[in-house]
Amino acid sequence: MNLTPLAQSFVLHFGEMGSRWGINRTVGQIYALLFVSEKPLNADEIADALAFSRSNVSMGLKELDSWRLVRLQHLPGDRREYFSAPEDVWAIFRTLADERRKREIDPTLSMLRDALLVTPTNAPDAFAQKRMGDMHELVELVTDWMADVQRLDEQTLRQLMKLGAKAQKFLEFKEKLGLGGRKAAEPLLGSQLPAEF
Amino acid sequence: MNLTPLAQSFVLHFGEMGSRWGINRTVGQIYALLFVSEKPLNADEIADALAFSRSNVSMGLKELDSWRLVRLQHLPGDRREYFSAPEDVWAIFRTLADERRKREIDPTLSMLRDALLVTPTNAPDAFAQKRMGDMHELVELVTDWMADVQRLDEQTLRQLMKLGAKAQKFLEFKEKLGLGGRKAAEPLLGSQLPAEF
DNA sequence: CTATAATTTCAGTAATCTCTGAAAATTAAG
DNA sequence: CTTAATTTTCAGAGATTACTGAAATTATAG
Repeated sequence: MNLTPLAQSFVLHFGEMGSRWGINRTVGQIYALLFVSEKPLNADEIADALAFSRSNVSMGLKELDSWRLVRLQHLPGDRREYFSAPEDVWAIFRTLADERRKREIDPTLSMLRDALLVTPTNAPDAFAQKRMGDMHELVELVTDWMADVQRLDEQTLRQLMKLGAKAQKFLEFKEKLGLGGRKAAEPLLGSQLPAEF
Repeated sequence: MNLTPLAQSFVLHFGEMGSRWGINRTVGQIYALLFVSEKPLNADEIADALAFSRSNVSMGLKELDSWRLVRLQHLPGDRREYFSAPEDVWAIFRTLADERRKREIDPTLSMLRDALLVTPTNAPDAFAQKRMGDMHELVELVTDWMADVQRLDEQTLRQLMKLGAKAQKFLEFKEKLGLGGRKAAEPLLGSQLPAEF
């Protein structure tokens, strides 16, 4: 492997992490390499840097392309294809979340919805269906929320995240008072809004 | 496989999903089976239902235990161990997020921090380090935020998620006005707060 | 303590996934 | 159109991971 120690530790780490997720080691390493490269790389350069066969790199790039994680471009006077990772890490985050939703969450929700349409004919199935209903509700709620959050631009997303903890503490507080059931507390809450509002 | 069609489709789906993530098919199926079972199951019952060897089930349960996704209990007058999946799906979600953070995010942040301490000796490393810095910032921000969010109880979490879209639109609006730089707009915003506040 | 039930470990086999090199296909230059 | 450069495909070798059955370990009832 033809890399500086700094790049190498990064590349190797992502190779390992990749295999912990469904992604294979090769693909993780190729992506990591492109991520830390200032200039786009062609397949031979990648194969050389990571000591993979040319064909392996080709397959890895195809996989990364299907995840929309790499950009293909041509350099003037060179007919080879050059690849790079988009620079905006927030955009990358969004892309990843979108693809995972499409590949994993959506099929799961679809399976659960189908299961919920069936009329259970026995007690175990009735119970199982209730559980699937719980899971469906949770997954859908979290997914929709994430989709909302993701739609934001970097600036807004940063704000929301920094605000997160405050808004949460606020809701906790509100809930405690809410348990007493007295509407009179509401105006008080208004005055305790975080400065951001 | 000794299951109703309803349970079977659920179990098989989670087996497939499991292998897309790092989790193996067996483990995914065992978890799915426990999730839809009303009563706790012992290892033999699981092995029978899923047509796995007893030893495979033992290893799968050990893995699930290390993820804190199953509860072990004993039934009176029976010395076998019985396993169940916690019923609270929100708690499960929290457990999963915690474990993933511990196993995947924390080591990544640690690797990135180490890389950022090095003084780069050449231009490519300097660039690579900048990229790692970007990634570190993003991962840390998202992770901390998720940790905050996760700490909430179900009720509050639901509220926050439903509120999500509103708070976001609000921030977008604020940002647009904020670009003009006029402080006078602030009170106006206060009056437009969602009813939840 | 002994006997038996239950669980875990582990070495070996089976299955799956990864990776390569050769060949085919594609692309573009001449 | 022909040729050379580049990329992709794919069958099979190699490596890894999953799974089993037998043996070892642990736990508990008597």
